[in-house]
Amino acid sequence: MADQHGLQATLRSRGYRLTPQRQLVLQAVTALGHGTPDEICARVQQTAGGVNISTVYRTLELLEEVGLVTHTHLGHGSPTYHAASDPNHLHLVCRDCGSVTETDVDVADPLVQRLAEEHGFDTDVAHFAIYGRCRSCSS
Amino acid sequence: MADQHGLQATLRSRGYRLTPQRQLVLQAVTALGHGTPDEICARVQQTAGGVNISTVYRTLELLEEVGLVTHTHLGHGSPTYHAASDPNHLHLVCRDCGSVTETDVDVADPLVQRLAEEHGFDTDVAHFAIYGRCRSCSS
DNA sequence: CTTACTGCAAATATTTTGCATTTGG
DNA sequence: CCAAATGCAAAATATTTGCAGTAAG
Repeated sequence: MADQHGLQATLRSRGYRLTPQRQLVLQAVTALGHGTPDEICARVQQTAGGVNISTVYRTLELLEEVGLVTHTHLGHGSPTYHAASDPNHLHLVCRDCGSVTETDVDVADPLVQRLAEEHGFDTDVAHFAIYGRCRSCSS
Repeated sequence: MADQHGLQATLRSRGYRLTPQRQLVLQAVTALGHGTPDEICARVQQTAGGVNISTVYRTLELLEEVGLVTHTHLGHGSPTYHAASDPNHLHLVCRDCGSVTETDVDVADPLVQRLAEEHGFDTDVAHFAIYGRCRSCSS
């Protein structure tokens, strides 16, 4: 968990300020595990006075820039944000039931390696979900 | 290329009708190789009278349902549509320069196989782009 | 104090929907 | 002729932006 002092140091070193809103958004992302901007905004409203949705967008962008959160596209609309402290994982999204399963990223190692060799491409494997049909929907 | 007769047969067998708009949209997708709904709409406008954007959305959905087009998420906003007759390929999207490189899908075979074994997950590998940093941006 | 940050409301952008009219078969 | 499809305009979403007031350091 990013303690308050670490957050402040990270922000200040780049000329940003520590604000209650930024603490709340980061706490919400961490607590949720993952969430869309809207879900994160709702979560903050439950546990605190609330933060404006514009500020949530701006804050997530900033927290991502300083490396404290990342985002993934699961397919439908909004991106999903994760705390960077979370272990990295892949998302398997089922085209039929919409379920999301998590997997360790290392299942993609062969792919990552081949893209590096053949294309000099440095893959961020978790940025996009993997799409298909899950076990229960296949049978 | 899906000739007019094949298109009509495909549509009619499901109770749909062959309309000029549907022909134009499919032609545009094929000619472009790939495009967002907006780009496809613009393309039709160049080569023909034009098709309403609502109709483009409805038509792409329908063409996908009958298996003539597919869509892929490259990251930013709108999905990208491809003719199903195109050889299946992966998209490598660079986080820095935004360039999109195409690769053969078989580079993902080991991943696909492992997901099948470990999760019973049947992967549609081309539905999402692969994100990272391309050769020129790494150096 | 100085300037970064926030809230709010308006502007964009994207996709969907209701409905009257047109048209394929 | 009749159900399906289209165009248009309005609605629903999602995200961004300008700006005046607030607050971090």
